[in-house]
Amino acid sequence: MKLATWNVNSLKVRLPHVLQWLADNPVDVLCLQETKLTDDKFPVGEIEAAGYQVAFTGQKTYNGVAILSKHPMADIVKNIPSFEDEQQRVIAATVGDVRVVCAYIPNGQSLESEKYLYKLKWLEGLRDWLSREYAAHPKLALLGDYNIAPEDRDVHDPAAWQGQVLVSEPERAAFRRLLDLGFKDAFRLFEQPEKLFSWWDYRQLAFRRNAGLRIDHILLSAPLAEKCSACVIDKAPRKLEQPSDHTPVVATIDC
DNA sequence: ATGGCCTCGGTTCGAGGA
Repeated sequence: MKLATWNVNSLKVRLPHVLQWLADNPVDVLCLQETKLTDDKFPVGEIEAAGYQVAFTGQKTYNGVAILSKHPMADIVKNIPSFEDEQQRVIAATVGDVRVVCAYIPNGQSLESEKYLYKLKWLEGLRDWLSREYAAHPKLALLGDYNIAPEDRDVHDPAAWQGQVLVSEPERAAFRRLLDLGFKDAFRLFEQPEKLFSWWDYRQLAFRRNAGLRIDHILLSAPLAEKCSACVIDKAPRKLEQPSDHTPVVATIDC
């Protein structure tokens, strides 16, 4: 089973990339973030024609998440049940015996911003909910744009980024508290090339300079991590014309 | 040098992203 995540930064603009990527990479499940589409505008027909079922929840202009699956999805949940939030940032579904949670964690903007406090509160709400999900679903996967680079090796220039949003210690502590539930960072289960990232700024030729961050992650519960045989970042879509600023992450699980 | 680019909504600029 292959599980993938990709922040597409507007599904309206990126649908051709998504369909081409799925044709080239027929994963079982693809989690999308920043669809930026209200539900009435979601391209259900095109995605079903590509052989995928889809669950989604969106809003105008910002946020929006979706799960694309080759297999039937059950028990679809939108948003964090125990956390009041108008922003559409979470969708979950059960595929086979795997519980898949797709999340677009808030950016935070800056440490001085109210959005940063919202981010930290949001992460607490996510963890509280996931602690219950973990108990109910031993095979649990959390995929998405975390907007957190967990360690300095996930940052192209740790000195320049020190203390900034996306790398600050409270954010990293929140990430570790997710791991404390029993999750493993699928990417770090394996030897990986150095300086491999999942996001590069559109500005300053950042992609060409590989000035990126690893902020898109796949966390696997212990039973899934035991069966995980690979986790790769696919930089190919970032090289296309009019790309998303993020690129897909894919985990292979032998089940 | 504290910007740069991309997307959206709704107009030709501001907000937000990361």
